[in-house]
Amino acid sequence: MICSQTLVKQNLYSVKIEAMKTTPYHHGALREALLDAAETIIRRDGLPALTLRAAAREAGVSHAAPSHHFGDLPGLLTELAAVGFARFAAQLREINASPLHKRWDGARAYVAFAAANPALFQLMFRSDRLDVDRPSYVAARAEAFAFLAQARGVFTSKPSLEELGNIVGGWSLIHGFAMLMLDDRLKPLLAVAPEGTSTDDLFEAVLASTDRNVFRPAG
Amino acid sequence: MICSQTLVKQNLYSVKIEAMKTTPYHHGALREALLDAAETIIRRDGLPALTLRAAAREAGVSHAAPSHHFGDLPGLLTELAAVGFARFAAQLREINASPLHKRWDGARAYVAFAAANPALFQLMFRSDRLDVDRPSYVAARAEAFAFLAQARGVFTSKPSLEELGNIVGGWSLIHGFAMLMLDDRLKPLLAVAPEGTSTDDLFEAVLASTDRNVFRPAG
DNA sequence: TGTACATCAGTGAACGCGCGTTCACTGATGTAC
DNA sequence: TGTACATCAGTGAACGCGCGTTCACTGATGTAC
Repeated sequence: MICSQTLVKQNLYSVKIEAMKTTPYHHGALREALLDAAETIIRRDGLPALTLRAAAREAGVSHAAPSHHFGDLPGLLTELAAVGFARFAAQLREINASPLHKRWDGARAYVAFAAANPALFQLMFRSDRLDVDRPSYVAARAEAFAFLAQARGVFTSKPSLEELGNIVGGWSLIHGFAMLMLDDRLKPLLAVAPEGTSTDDLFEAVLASTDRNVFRPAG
Repeated sequence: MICSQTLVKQNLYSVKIEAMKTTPYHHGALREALLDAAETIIRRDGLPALTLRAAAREAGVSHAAPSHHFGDLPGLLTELAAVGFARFAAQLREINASPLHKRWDGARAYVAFAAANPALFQLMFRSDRLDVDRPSYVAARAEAFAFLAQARGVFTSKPSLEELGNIVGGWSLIHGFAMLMLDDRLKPLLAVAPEGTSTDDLFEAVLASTDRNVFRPAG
């Protein structure tokens, strides 16, 4: 009897081990399960639908359980944003390690991540809903930006204003494109574009425009 | 007696007439008062604090009153966003009419509007909280973008992908800078910038970087 | 190896709160006659 | 000009709902002995 019980336990725990989480808790990997549930909710129903009770419901636990792990709602949101930055950093790390690493690949990864994780990406930058000083969030964000900054050689010393202009310009360009894309502002422009133009095509055209030095307004 | 009453009424109404609104309603310009109250709330307390009841409270009317004018909360939010686009369009119109109109002045106005109306600007683009098909919103947004597009010569005909790249690139640049600024993402960069660098200085450096054709990533 | 106990993740009922909405009403405005 | 009536902006009480939070509890885990 003890043996069969142990087997069941091991099966349950194997899920956790497979996900490579450290989950010494007594009823399961609830912390990770709640983060998964939270991401499911914002992807499916949007950020306003994410509450502590909704996350508990989605994860199939009692509604008072989440506070044991995250304290309050900003705590959960911030930990989820930290997960987002960690995943983002992992994808950037792959690119940086690739021998086929090309110019603008970091920019493409930035926009691709936003397209693949729209609600999560928006949450990661919604400072009005986050505890931006929470250590896990600060660390995950710093790791992601270290990869982006590395490609531009920033933070090695005191940059000049000119250098900062380049850096912030590049970041603004890709961040702005991502935000306009997620807020559905590019749709009308794609509608007047040449037949069959995709969002990816449009982004490549944006990148190309900076090379031709025609990236400027008229007048 | 009738005369003095009439005088009081005229004083009350003069406020409305001054604001050039058509307010034939029987207890005051409540529609405009609620929009003002809503803007006060998002500026002071943030977007999540704006509810129909909060707007009524701020305007000093009963909590059931707003539904007479806006239907529901998305209705109020969308009308407020439309007010934002109308104000934005008015500011762009001034620039376009100015004989001192310089290159990038539209871009500067874009970022300046965001800086002066942070919560309102973010609301204007938060398509997940808006009825984006509401006629007043569509009209106000179209008017604002007509001024921006005019300076770039777009929408006159079917633009090529290359032309669209320029247009969307410029928009992404200024929109991204504005969003990063409002989400407090530029603060760490300003901290490592040369002593005394302001956000305005940084934006000018961004604009300058596009002219030098160095607006590109390393690698 | 076994026993006793402390720890703490998770439960479930209860609470007070602010929300949107409904609904019968009040009372000023505007119109028909 | 005056009277009667319809309209409708705004009121205030009531409603049901989902929320975060509290709190006594349960029961498995981990440790001290």
